[in-house]
Amino acid sequence: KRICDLMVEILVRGKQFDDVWGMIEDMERYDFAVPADCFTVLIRSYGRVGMVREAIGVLEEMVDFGCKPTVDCHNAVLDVLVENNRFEEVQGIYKRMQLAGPKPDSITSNIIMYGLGKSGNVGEARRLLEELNRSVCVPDVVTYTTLIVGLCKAGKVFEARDFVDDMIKEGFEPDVVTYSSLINGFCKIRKMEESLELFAEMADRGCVPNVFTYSTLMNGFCKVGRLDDACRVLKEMSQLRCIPNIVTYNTLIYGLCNVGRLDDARGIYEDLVAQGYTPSVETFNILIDGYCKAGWLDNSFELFHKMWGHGCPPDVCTYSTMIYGLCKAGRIENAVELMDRMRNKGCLPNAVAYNTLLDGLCKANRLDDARKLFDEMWKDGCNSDVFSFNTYIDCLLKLGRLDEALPVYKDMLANGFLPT
RNA sequence: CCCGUUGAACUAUCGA
Repeated sequence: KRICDLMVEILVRGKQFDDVWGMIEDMERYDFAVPADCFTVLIRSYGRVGMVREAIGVLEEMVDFGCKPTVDCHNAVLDVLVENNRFEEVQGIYKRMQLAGPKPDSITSNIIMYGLGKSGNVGEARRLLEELNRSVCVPDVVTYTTLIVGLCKAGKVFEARDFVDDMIKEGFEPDVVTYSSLINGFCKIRKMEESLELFAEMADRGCVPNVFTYSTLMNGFCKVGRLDDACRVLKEMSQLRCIPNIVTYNTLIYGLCNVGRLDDARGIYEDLVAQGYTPSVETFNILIDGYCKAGWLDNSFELFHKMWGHGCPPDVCTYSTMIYGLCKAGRIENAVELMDRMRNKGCLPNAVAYNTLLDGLCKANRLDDARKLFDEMWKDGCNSDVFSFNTYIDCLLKLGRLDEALPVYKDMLANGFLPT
């Protein structure tokens, strides 16, 4: 037990994987049984720093130390794989567990369920639930909630809602996470009345909303421009002694930006800083985006430069936002420069960043540059999505290059993207 | 206090 605590300490604070392996070797040398928990911790730590191969490798290596890989270790590996979207490998390990052990437990099932939802495979997710109901490995509230989240992400929110009734029938009480997830699902499709109904229903069932629930509702109202309702939610939560956190405030800042009240939004930010509150990178991104959309580029840059001082260096969203603002203002050259600068800072552009610049180039009729960028997007693999094709094809058509657009369209279909 | 094998909230891109 104590050994494990020590390892956690070393891994969480210093990420000194070699030291931990050294400890394990020492223990082996002195004939100490290494607790399997230690390896679980090790797997999770590898996962946290993105060392997926090493995380998987622990399963094999622990055998060399006379440790049987437990179901917990397997679960940890599965979770790391799901977090990294390595779904094929997840299925592989899961199948192997079913056949050769260790026997999957309910946590295994929940991780598999999470993976199915994350990959948009909701049909399989539903099937998994049925399968679990028929087996010894019963689902629990987490299984249901995870399925509900998956369905919501796939846009099947009403179907997700029905599962709440199902789970109650099966004797599982939905908890605050279940309700918050479903409320979020309805908020995302702008069905605020349904969200509020659920909010009332959870209260009826004695389920107490938390800061997630309230922030979710606020965000829903902000998205549809109902800032006053969002503020009412904020007031209610405060009266009920539910303390707003940075996400709550970010949501409020977003809501103010969304109705054009940029100065009030900035005021909230200034208040937070004045009170010693730490803004998050999202705080900056929201405000910078507000300024960009309003064409106040100077304000955007001013905040952009302040980010480092607040311990929030710009991330790929920040750069995309700034690129968008620069393109919108016709400063294409600066946008291209910023893309280079982000790379130099070690921030790799993702599909959105590329698309933003691509769209800027297209709208500026710079077909040659757009073509170059479009080809470049493919170099690193999955940096292209259906929006890239939309943008590029639209550009070609506007410039009368139907001949060039058609092969691109075929390419899009060949890559499994459906026209929107 | 943080950490702990599984679930929920905030930010960026095209088009309609």
